[in-house]
Amino acid sequence: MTEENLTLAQRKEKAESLAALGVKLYSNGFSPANTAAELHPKGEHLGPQEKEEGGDVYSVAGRIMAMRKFGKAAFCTVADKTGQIQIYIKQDVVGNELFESFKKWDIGDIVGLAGTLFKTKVGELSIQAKELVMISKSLRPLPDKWHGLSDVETRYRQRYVDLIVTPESREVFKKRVEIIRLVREYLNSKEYMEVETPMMQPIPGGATAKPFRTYHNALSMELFLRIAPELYLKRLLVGGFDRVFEINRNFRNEGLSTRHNPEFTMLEFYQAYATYEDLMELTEDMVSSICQKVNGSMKIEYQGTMVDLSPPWKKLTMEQALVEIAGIDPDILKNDAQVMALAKEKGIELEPLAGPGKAKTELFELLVEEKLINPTFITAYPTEVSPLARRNEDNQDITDRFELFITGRELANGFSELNDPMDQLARFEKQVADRGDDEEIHPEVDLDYVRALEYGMPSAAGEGIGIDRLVMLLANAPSIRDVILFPHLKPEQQSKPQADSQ
RNA sequence: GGGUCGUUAACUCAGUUGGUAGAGUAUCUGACUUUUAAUCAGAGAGUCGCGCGUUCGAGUCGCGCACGACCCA
Repeated sequence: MTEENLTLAQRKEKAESLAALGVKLYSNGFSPANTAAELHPKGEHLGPQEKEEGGDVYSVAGRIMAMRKFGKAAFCTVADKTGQIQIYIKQDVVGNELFESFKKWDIGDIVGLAGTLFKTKVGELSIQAKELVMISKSLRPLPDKWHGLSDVETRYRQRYVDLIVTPESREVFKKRVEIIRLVREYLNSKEYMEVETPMMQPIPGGATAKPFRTYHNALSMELFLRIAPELYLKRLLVGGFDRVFEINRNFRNEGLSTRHNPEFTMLEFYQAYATYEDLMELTEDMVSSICQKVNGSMKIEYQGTMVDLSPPWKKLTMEQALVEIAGIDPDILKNDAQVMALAKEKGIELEPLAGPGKAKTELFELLVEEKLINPTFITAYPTEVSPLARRNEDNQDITDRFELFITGRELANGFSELNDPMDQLARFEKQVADRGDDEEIHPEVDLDYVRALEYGMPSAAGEGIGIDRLVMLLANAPSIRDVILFPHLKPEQQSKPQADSQ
């Protein structure tokens, strides 16, 4: 990955000649006392061409983003993590020796400097540099200062460059950090404990998905990267930690898209002595309040569509949604055979063992999901598609479960947890019987989890929220790759076959 | 997995009917001590994603492949 080009070669030569002058190319020890952002207010009272009284010396460090050189003076724009500030460098202020060195500095170099504040003719606050230190010599040219980096492939592969030159990209990732911080803060304030459970699991459980496989040499055993932390978090409920959450990666060995990355960040949380209805209330409050904090409003725009996250959010059972939004005749939903026939008519291919619950869920995904723009909780999921959820007391065919949809996309999934060990074992066994030949999904009964339930798990409700999708929504990002710092891509083609490497 | 589109200088992009590869930014040289995409003069910079084919001749046409984007499954 060290392909040569002229600029790189020229920069290396320049670096060598600087080193020959005795300039340290990668010095350490420069510690800026100030940031760009904090200096701007200090210059507010200054008029054009006015210097700050007292001549206090400030120091900053950052990357040179632009340079306008004159014969014996220059202006540089220097960017640190807080923003940008202009530097003015004059030969008769910094001295001949330093100025000679400075002439070989480039856009992209990371530098430190100290000086006094003044405003230019047109009123831009600037630092009149008195000291200059090279902190890191840059050998590669930055992208076009005006157009920036627009090739998305390069933006994903070389995120470091993207972050240097694309302010919008920096903002998205800062927002991501803030959202995750606020989620933690919210759950901590509700006395949830943050825990970490295994990401390598002997039995991949808690969801139906294809896992990644790996192998532990010393233990001589196959392990799976987790597809969900659910079964471990519920073991903690058995242990008496009755409000737990985990924010961490799940891994699914499936296709990639604008909404799917093979590893993605999931919040899962479990609360004892609560029901799915309590969690709907919590979710509504948590997500809307976080949106208010990061966006200053609960009404936001997502890719050209207005979305209102103000509570209360709409709630519909799956059947209500099928009737009200898809316009399906309610009488059809009462008749299993007619439901199956309708699914077939709509072009849905069902597996041989699929029943009416699966058919209704498929119809919902096909006809309703994309129409749920403002936040909507869909409840009463069929038991058939909810192997870990508690059955409804009054109707054994449905569960006390919800999914949350915003902008036509699933954002959260929660339910009152099944804590009857006998029922759980039977459902696991049915799953394995139905899918036992599917090597990719690798269904296996987690007997230790059943054993844990046999000790008694409190009644509880649990939920998962896809953090990447939440960030996409709140940061108005069109693709999951825009909210993941280093999304997975196929390897770049080697530009040259490494011929003389032997 | 299928379809559509894209890949040309470090970056952003042109490239007409198949006939010597272009611009701006960046870089280099020179001038210039308050610029704001600084200006002026000059210069260098290319495996046109990769391969095969058609042709006297391919960035351009055809086929295959790679990578990416979007849509669909």
